[in-house]
Amino acid sequence: MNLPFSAIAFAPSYRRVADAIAARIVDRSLQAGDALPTETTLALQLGVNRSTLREALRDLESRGLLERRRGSKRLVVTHPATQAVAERISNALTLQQVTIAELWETLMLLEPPAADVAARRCHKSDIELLQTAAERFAAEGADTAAAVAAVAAFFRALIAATGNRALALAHEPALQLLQLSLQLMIDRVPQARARIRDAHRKLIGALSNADAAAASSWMEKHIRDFRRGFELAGINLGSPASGPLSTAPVASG
Amino acid sequence: MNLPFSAIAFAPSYRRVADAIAARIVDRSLQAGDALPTETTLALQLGVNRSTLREALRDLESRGLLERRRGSKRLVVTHPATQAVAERISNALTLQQVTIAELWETLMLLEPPAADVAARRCHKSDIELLQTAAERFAAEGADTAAAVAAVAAFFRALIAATGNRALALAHEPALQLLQLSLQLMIDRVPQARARIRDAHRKLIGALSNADAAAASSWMEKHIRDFRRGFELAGINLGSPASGPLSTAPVASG
DNA sequence: ATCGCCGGATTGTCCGACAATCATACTATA
DNA sequence: TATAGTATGATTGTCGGACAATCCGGCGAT
Repeated sequence: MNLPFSAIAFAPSYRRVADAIAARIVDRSLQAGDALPTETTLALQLGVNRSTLREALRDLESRGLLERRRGSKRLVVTHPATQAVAERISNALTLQQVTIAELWETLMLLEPPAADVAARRCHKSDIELLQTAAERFAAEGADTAAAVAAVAAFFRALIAATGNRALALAHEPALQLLQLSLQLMIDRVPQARARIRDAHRKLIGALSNADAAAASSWMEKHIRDFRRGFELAGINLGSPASGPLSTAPVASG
Repeated sequence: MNLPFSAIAFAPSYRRVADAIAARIVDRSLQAGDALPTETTLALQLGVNRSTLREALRDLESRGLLERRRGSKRLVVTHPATQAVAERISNALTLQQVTIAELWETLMLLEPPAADVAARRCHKSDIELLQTAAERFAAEGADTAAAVAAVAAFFRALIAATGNRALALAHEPALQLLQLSLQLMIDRVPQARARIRDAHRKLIGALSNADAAAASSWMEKHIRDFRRGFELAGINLGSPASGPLSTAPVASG
C-alpha cells in the first residue's frame, strides 16, 4: 500500500482572513456598494491585528472585490468589473509575450460570430451606442490614440449588444492589447481611417436591419483589414504585443 | 473657458511600491523563478517600512506575479499562469451572475472556429493529448466529476493545439464555470456519455485528417448536444452559473 | 551517505504610535 | 436661508520595534 499523502496546506492568517471576507462578498452577505467596517473594528471582529487585516485588504482590493471611492477613505464592496479583470488578463498575456498574430486571430474568431448574434438581438439603444462610437472615430483628427479608443469602443458596444457578459470578458483582453499596434498602424497607413469608417457604417447598417449574415461578413472584412494594415505598416505579426502597463515609478530609492 | 480639471490621483505608497516591483517583473529585470530579496532589504531599498512593503507584496501575490514555493518562505517571481488568471475571471463572472446560457453561447461561438484552426495546425503530440483526454473520459465510470474534468481537458487540449494562448485564456473561464452544470447534466442524462464519447472520436478523426470543416462542424454538434442535455436534465439555462469558489472559512471569530 | 542537532536568518503576527485627511457638526456671514 | 468657514473626532497610511515559529545551511555522529 503506497497511498500518497496529499500535501498539507497551511495558509497564513492574512490569506484566511481575505478568503473569509471574500466568501461574505461572494455569498452576498456583503452587498456591492456597502462600506466595509473600519479597519480596527474589522480586525477586532476577525481576531487579528490591524496590520494583518490590512494585508488581507490589499489582496481583496487587488482581486477587485473592494475598492476605494475617489477621495474617500472607506473601502466599499464591489463586484469586479469587466475592465478591471480584463486588465489583469492583458497583463498576463503581455508577460507570456503573446504575439500580435495570436491576438488578431482571437478577434478574428470571436468578433464575426459575435456580430452575427448582435444583429439578431440588438435594440435601438445599442445601435445608438455604436453610432456614437463610430462618430467619435470619424470626428477624430490627428489624435490617433483617441481614434483607436473609439475603435475599441465600437467593438465593446457591439459585444455589449449581444447581451453576453462572458463574451465581453473573453474578447476584452485581445482588444486591449491590440490597441497599441492598431495605433501604430493607423499612424502609418493613411487609408486605414477611411476603411474603418466604412466598416463601421456597413456594420451599423447590417445591425439596424438585423441582417446577421451581413454583420458577420462585414466584421470579418473589418478585422481582416487590420491584418492588411499591419502588413502595410511593416508591423511584425510575430512580435509580442505590449499592453499599457501601469508603471508608476516609486519616488526614489 | 470652462476647461474641466481631471481628477488628480494620489496613490498610497503600498500601491506605488507594488507597481514599481511589478514594472521590474514586466520589463524582465526580475526574471521568473528569481527569488525576491528578503523583506527587510527590499523595504530598505524602496525606502518604506516593512509593513508597507508587505501590503505591496500581498497585492503582487494576488496578481500572480509572485508566489511562494510549497513549504518555502521566500517569494519567487512568476508569470501568471492561464489557470490562475482564469480562476480570477471565473470568480468575477460568478459575481456578475452570468447565466449558463451566456457561457454556453460563448463556447458555441468560440470552439467551432477554434477546432477549425486546430485542424490546420495540430501536430501528432497534440492529437495524443486529445486521445488521452478522450480515453480518460471513456474510462471514467461513476465519478462524474472526473468525467467532466476529462471533458474540460479535451477542450483545453484542442485549444492548445491552435497554439494561440490568447484564445486559451479567452475560453477558459466559460469552460471552468460550465463544469458544474455539465456534471449535473451528465448525472441526469445517461445517454450523454455515449454522445460525448462519440463526439471526441469524431473530433480526433477530423483533426488527424486535418479536416478543418469537419472538425468545426463536429465541435458545433458537440456543444449543441450540451444544450440539449441541459434541457433534458431540466437545468434552467437562465440561472446563474456558480463556479468553484475558494471559501476557506477562517478559524473562528 | 543519512540522520540528528544547532545557530542564524526570515517570515508571520502583534503592539503601539502619530501625521494627514476625511466626515461631520457647528458657527458666522451675506 | 444658503453658503462659506471652522473646530472636532474618527479613520487611514505609515512607521518603528518586538517576538515566536520555522526555514536554511552547516556540522558532527552513526
